[in-house]
Amino acid sequence: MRTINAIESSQKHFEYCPLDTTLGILSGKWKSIIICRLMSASLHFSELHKEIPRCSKRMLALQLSELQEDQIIKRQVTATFHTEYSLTAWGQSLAPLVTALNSWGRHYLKENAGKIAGNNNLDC
Amino acid sequence: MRTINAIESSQKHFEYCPLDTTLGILSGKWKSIIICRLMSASLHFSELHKEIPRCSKRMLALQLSELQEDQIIKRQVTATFHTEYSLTAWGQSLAPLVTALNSWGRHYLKENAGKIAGNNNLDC
DNA sequence: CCGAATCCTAAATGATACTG
DNA sequence: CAGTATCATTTAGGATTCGG
Repeated sequence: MRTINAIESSQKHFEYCPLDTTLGILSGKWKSIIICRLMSASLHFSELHKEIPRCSKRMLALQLSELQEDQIIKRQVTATFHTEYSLTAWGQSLAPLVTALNSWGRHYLKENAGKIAGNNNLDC
Repeated sequence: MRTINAIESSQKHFEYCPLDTTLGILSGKWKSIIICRLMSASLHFSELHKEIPRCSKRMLALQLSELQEDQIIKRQVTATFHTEYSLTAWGQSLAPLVTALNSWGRHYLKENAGKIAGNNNLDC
């Protein structure tokens, strides 16, 4: 009996808050990564799972279904036991935000953790 | 023994992800609202609490201390038993992002929940 | 291969009381 | 006033199993 997830959960101050609506969509534990990955290409469930090994199968399924409810991604059965996930128009419209958030974070990390070891490219 | 919160918690794919760093800062349960409020003016603890009644005193204190650790807000004792919170430079630099996220959310809400009752101004 | 259902533990949050 | 400490409850998430 759910409608859109992110809308229901963005009423913290008694009314709908667009800022929290957006954050609600992006900030599930694995959602940003999923969106990032799908920004490059459509992927099967197992491919996504390989890309995000720390996310259990159960969690991946959960996050994917929430993103579907929020109309950010769409699911298509390509063959028996094969499902492909891709961004919807709404999902694609998030790209500039994702880029902006990523840039801010990169700047912040550089300033505050300049001494981070390793050769991170610092991107999703 | 904590360093910066948001940095530690943004290593979901084994390395630092700037996108998740930013989202980690913004997406604590009450953080976005706190930041919004402080974007207009510096506020005392009790004033913030009045603005966000659904957030318990305990949670408010928690979220404020995390935002402090992340260098987004600063805390100043103005008188005995009076503390004032305001944005740091990093906090202020979030303004464009907050605006962008809010705009996207407003658009999304309009399309997906056009029939929302009431006279919401749809802003934080 | 994809994902739902179940069970169980750990983490997050609320309620309340306490203190400088 | 601005928190902290403690306890009770809720919620999130992992492990495992099952089935289309």
